[in-house]
Amino acid sequence: MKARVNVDERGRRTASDACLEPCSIERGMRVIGGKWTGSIIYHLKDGPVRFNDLVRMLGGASKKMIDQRLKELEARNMVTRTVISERPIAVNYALTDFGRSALKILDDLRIWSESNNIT
Amino acid sequence: MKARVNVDERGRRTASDACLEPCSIERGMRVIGGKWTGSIIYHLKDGPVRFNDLVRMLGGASKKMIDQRLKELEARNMVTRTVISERPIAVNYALTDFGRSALKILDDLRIWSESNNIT
DNA sequence: CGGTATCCTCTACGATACTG
DNA sequence: CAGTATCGTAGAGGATACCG
Repeated sequence: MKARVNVDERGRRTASDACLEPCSIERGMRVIGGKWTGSIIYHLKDGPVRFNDLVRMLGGASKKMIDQRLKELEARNMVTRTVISERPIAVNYALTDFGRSALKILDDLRIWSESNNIT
Repeated sequence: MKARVNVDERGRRTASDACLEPCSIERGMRVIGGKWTGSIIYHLKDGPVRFNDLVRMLGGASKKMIDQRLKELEARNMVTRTVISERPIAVNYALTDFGRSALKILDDLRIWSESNNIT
């Protein structure tokens, strides 16, 4: 967390302290900041959840979106998909350790959001 | 941070623990998760920055986007806009206390993102 | 310098219906 | 139950040019 700022001879801030650090914020956001992504991770915090349970828990999201986000999270090894029975088919989604590593940020965001009445 | 889970008589999770808590995550994301928003806040952490300095620091973003995000942040009282001179006009953007309150989350995200080589 | 205005593309997302 | 397929729209965001 350096306080150093790069300026040119005119005192203008330069690109040298540009996208190196901060782009990691953008990249991180693209992972946990997608629509419903954070909520999905948060809803898996207490253990495995079945697909349609997630659909119910995320009232406003379509199956298509949830499916899409789950696939993204699975591809990043943040979530596992497990078929636990067939006929009727049942599938569990659960957080990996890596997925769990994002929970603190999401909970801090939730707290920040609630304590500041974010609309 | 309750571990309680609501289930119906069939053991399915219900909507009653749905959008109440988790939607605060979605709402928070809409505030600090917009494209470039987190990076802008993060770049203001060491003090006021002028408009074109932000443009330079956020290499990949257009003036239009930066302007738009700054207006959003100003509307939410996370950022102040101050004209510090005219001819040539100069404008400073700075974090408010509220804006600063989001820095911890963003820095945690940055650290998470970097330590896990998020692409 | 600090923005606006304009245009244009693209894809994210929702709604709905269907399937193994 | 757990998805896929298809279609349609809004608006997010980039490129460029212009302005006070």
